[in-house]
Amino acid sequence: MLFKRTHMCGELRETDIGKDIVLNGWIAKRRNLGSLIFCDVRDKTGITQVVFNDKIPKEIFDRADTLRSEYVVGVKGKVFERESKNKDLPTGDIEVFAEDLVIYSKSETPPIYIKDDDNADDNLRLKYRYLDLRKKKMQENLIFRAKVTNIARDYYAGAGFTEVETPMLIKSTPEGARDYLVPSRVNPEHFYALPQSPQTFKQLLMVGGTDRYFQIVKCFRDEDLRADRQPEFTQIDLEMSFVDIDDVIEVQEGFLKRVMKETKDVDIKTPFPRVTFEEAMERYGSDKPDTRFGFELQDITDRVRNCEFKVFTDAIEAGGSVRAICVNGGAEAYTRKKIDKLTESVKSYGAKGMVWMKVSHEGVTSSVNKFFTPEQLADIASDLGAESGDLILVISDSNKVVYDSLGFLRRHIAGEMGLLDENIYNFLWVVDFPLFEYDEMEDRWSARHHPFTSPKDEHAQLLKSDPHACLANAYDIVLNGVELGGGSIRIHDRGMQEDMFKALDIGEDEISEKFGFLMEAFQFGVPPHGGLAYGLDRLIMLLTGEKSIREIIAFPKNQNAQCMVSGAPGVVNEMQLDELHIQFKKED
RNA sequence: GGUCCGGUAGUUCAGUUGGUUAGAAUGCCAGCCUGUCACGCUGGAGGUCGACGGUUCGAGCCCGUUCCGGAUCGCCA
Repeated sequence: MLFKRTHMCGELRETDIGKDIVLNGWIAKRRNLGSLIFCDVRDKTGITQVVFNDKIPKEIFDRADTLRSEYVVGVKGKVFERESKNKDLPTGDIEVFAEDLVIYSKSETPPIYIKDDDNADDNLRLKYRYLDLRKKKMQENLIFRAKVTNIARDYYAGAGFTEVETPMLIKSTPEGARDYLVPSRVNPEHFYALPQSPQTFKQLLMVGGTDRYFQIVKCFRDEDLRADRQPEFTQIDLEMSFVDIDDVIEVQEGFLKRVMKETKDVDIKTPFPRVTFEEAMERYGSDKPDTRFGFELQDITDRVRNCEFKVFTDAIEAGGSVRAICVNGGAEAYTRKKIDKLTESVKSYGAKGMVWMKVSHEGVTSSVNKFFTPEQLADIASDLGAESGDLILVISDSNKVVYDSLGFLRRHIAGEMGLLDENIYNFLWVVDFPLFEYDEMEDRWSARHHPFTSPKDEHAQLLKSDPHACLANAYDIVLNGVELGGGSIRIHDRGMQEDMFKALDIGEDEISEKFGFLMEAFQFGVPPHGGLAYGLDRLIMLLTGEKSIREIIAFPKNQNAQCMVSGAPGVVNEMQLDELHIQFKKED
C-alpha cells in the first residue's frame, strides 16, 4: 500500500498549519516517551517531526512503537503549530500529528550514522554508499553538481554549442595516460580503449562542420588515484571553430562568471588575469599558482654565486639555481622542530636539504651561519625584503627541484598559517606553455599538452628547426591553486601536424596506424579550431569546499580503483574469457 | 614502485613501563516515561585487539612478515 505523498519532508511551514498531508521518507530519529512518540522523518529535502499519541487507534500507535532508524514509512496526518519551536530546523515551527502509518520496509541497524559530521572510515562509507548518500551534505553535493551541469548545458547551448555524444569504445593511442582496454569479441586479439578524453573526435566534429561542440562526458585514465583523481571522471568538454585563444577564453569566463553567480552568489571580475607559464614557475613555483597569498619565490642565485657554501655553488655550477621564499611573520611560529619537518617534506620533491634564516632586530640567524658573515646574511634578507619576525626558506638545486619544493612550501605554509581564505576565488589563466617537455624516465620529448596543440604563431617556423623551443597556443584555467581545466588552439594543417609527430619522434607507420583517420580528415578542409575541457569533479570539489572528489561523486572508486559497492573489478568465468580470446599465462 | 599515517565493541576512539576479567562515548536490546528534538532514567547484550610468526613466565602494547585503508612522490598527452 502506498500513501501518495503531498509534501516533501523539508517543505512544511507555518502556512501549512491545518492541512491534511502525507509524508514519505526514512525514520531519522525516534524519541519514545512512552505514550507519546516523536519521529523525525527524512527525505532529501530535510526532516519533519511527526507525533504519535494515544488519540490514534492503538494498532497504529503500536506500529509506531516498532519504528527504528532508517525504516521507510508513509505518514498521513495533520499539520499543527508547535508548542515549543525548534529554531535549528527549517520545519521547526510545525509538526505533524500522525493519523495513519504504513511501514514500507524495515532496516537493520545501519553501520554508519546518517549525519554530516559522522567521520566513519572511508571504506565503510563507500561500501554502504547508499546510506552515506542519505546524508544531507551528500544530497546537497549531488544537487549542487546537477545545478552546475544544468548551467553548463544552458550556457553553452545559448552560446551556439551543440551537445554531441562521442564514442566510448575507441582506439588506444600511444601518447598520454595509460588506457583502460576493452577486448573485442568479434575481432580476436583486438582491443578498444575507453577515452581519456574525446579529443580526436571533437576535432573531427569541427572538420564535420559542427562549429561549436560541447559534452559532459566521462573520461577514463588508468593511473594511480589521489584525493583529486579518479580513474573515471567527468569533463565539460568543448571545441570551437574559427577562433583564437581570446575567443575561447572569453566564452569560458562568461561560463565561470555565471556559475559563480548562480551557485555561490559571488561576482567575479572578468577578464581573469593571465600569467605566463614562465612567470608562474618563477613567482609561484607552480604551473597552477594560488594567488590568495604572498610568499612569492625570489631568485638569489646572483647574490650567493661566489659564496663559501658549497651546496649553493655546486647547484649553480650544475645549471641550477638558489631561490627563496620569505614567510612574513613566520619566524616565531616555525620552531626548529617544525622547520625540520618542512625540510623532511621537501625531500619527496628531490630536495636534499633546506636552508632557513630567521630575521630579528638583532640580525639574521640561520642554519648556515658558519658559511656566511652577518653582513652577507643581512644582504640576502634585505634582497628578499625580509623584516624582523620573518622566516626565509632557501632551496638550491636544479630548477625543477627548486620550483617543486618552494611551490609546495609556500602553499603548505600558507595552509598552516590559515591564509587560504575559502571565500576568495582567484581565477587565472596560465598561458605560453612550452609545446614539449622532456620525459627523463623515457628519455624522450613528449607533448606537454597533447600532440594536436599548435605552436604560437611566432614560433610556427621553429617547429621544423628547433621544435623544443616552441611555446604553445595552450591555456590552463586555475582556481586557487587547482587546475580546473585546460585547452589549446589545435593544429589544423596537415603538414604542421606531421612536423609535430616528427618532433615527437613518432614514425610514419605509427602515425598512419594510430592517427591515420585524423591525418586523412585533415586533407578535406579543416577550420582553425580550439577548445578546452574542465575537470567537472574538481570544479565541484572546490565550490563545495570538499577535500576530495569522492565527496561529490555518487559512487567513487577507492584508492585501489575498486568500487566498494559492487566489488568491481571482479573475476570473470572462463567462458567469458574464451569468447574474448583471452588466456592468462599460467605461472609456474 | 617509494615514503608517511592508520587498523581495538555495530560506529568513533582511549588503552600508562609488557602484568588480574581490554575501557569510554554513541549505537543496539529490554523495562519505565505525554512535549521530546543529542529526550531522560534503570538494566543488559556486544571484542579473533586486521592476520600470521617471533621474543617473553606473560603481548592490544616489543620485533618480523603480511593484508587492508588513507595521504603523498613517481605517474596523470
